[in-house]
Amino acid sequence: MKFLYAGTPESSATTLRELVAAGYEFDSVLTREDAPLGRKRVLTPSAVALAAAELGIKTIKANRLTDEVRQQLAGRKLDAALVVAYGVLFKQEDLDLLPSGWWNLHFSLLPKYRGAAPVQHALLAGESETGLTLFKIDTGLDTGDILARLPLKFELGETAGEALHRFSVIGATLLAENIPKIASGILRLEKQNDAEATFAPKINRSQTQVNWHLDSEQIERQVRAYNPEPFAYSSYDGIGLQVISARSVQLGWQPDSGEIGLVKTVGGRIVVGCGNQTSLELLTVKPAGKSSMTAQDWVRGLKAEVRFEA
RNA sequence: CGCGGGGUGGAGCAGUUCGGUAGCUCGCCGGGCUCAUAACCCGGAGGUCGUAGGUUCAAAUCCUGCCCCCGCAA
Repeated sequence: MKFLYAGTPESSATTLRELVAAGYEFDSVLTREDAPLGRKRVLTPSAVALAAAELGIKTIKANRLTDEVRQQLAGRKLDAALVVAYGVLFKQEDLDLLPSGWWNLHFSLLPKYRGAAPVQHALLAGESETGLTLFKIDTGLDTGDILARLPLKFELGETAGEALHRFSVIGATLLAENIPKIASGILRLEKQNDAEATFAPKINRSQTQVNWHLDSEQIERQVRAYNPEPFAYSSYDGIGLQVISARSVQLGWQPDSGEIGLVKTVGGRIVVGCGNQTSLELLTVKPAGKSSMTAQDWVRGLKAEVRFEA
C-alpha cells in the first residue's frame, strides 16, 4: 500500500513527523509551492516541505493539480492519500487517481466548522469542545463521508496555536488507527448532515482589530484565536500594538462607557476597559517595532496615559 | 533596492536636534519598618551606550560601512 501525504502548514508537518516516528511510511509528499515570505520576500518552503526534506521523503510542490502533477502522481502508483491542511480543493479527476481514495483529517467535528480555520472559529465562538474528523474527500469543501470522529476539549486559556499543535499530535494517532481500515477497503462511512454545517473561513486581518466595546470575555477569545497568527491588535496615538495574551478579569474596576479602551494599572496588573463594564487584563503585548514584552514592561516605558482606539 | 520602528547595567524606557564620560521606572543583593505584604524607608552591585572605522581636545550624541530584532505590506 503506497500512501501520499499532502499538507502545508506547521500543524500538518507535526502530524507527518508523528506518523513517521510511529513507523508509518509515505511514498511521497504533496505540498504547496515555496512562497515569498517576510520583509525580504525570501522564497520559503512550507513547513511540510521542510519536514519531508528532513525525513527524506520525495516531495511534489504544487498549488493546484495540473496535468503534469497528475501524471507524476499517477506514475508513482499510489493507492491512497492522507491530507492534512493542504489548502487546495480537488477535482473529481484528481480524486480518481487513487484507488483507495483521498482522506482528510479536519480539525473540527464535521459538519461544524468546515473550512480553513476550524480551531480558530471554535475558539471565537467560545466552544469548550471541538474535535477531529477523518473523512473521504469529495469535490466539496469538507463535505465528504466520515470515517472517524474524535471529540476533544480545549484547555483553559488555550490559544489556537497550542490547540492546533496538540490536535495535530492526537490527529496522527487517529490517522494511524484508521490507516489499516483504509488499506483494507472495508469501511463504514457516515454521510454528513449538510443542514447542520457551519463555516470557518480563513481569518482575515481586517477582523483582528480589537473592538473594546465588546465584552472582555469575547475579546479574550479573539486574542486566543488569533494567536499565534495574525494576532489581535489595537492602536493608540497611531502606534500599533499586538495583544499576544490577555484574560478577562474582575478586579473591582467597572469601567463606564467613557472608559472603554482606557488602560489602567490595578494592583500592579494592566487592565483595559471593555464594554458592559467588563475589563481585560493584558499579559503579553508587542508594540509595533518592538519585541514582545510583558504588559507591565510596556506600561513602564510609556510617557502618558494610554487609551486604545475603540 | 516595497514602507516604517528599534538596538543604552537583568527588563522596559529617557538622553542623540544645540558633542563635554549615563538618568528614570522596575528587578536583583544587603539592612530597616511591619502581624504581614506586590507597601514603605536606607544602602549596594551591575553599563565595551549593537558592531567596525572616521571627525574632534572630547562621541551614546556628528559622518560612513556592517550585523541583529520587530510592525505594516506581500
